[in-house]
Amino acid sequence: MTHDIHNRIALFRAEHAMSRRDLAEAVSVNPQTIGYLERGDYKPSLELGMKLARVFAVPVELLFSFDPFPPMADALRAAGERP
Amino acid sequence: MTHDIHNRIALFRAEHAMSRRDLAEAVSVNPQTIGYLERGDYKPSLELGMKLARVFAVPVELLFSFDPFPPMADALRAAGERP
DNA sequence: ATGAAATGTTGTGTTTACACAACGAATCGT
DNA sequence: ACGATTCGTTGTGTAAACACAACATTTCAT
Repeated sequence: MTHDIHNRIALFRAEHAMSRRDLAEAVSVNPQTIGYLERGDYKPSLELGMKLARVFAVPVELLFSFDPFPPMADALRAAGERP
Repeated sequence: MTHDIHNRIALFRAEHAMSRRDLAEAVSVNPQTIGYLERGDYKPSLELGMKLARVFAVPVELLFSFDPFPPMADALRAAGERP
């Protein structure tokens, strides 16, 4: 059917040094829910998706995508970082 | 206590001259579902929200918002249209 | 004026995103 | 070593997002 939704929640959570509990509180959900989302066990509501994007101050499309995200290193290089 | 989500689905659908059936087919849902969304009877999944934004070629945040959308005339004026 | 298309509404049923609890394993600071 | 935090997993329950059907009403083209 329709491809599932990929996300970078774990990535951004790591960069912001937040625990699942921290993030859960920031978006008012149960901590387990963050775990389910990160390992793709279920897909968030639009409301939760937008709240998560707001926490990380990124557009929704940078946090969620229908296509799998390319490796971070690609984006870093494309952003101008050189070896 | 969570603020509901506002959307501009009807607006964009009008601009694109699509019927609910048209839009429903474009995002693979039942036509009634579009109606429910437009009148705020229920809130879409992230997947459906992103599909709708993709149909109109706009970022999710332009189609959905936690705060009510300002009147269109405001945006038109701010965009440079003069009386 | 007639009919078709678009819309609004109501109802029933299924699936799933959540809440919440409980537990084991891994990691970390002290 | 120890406890505290984090993470992973499993299970149960509920609310709501959907599908689908049926029908009334409005709008619109001819």
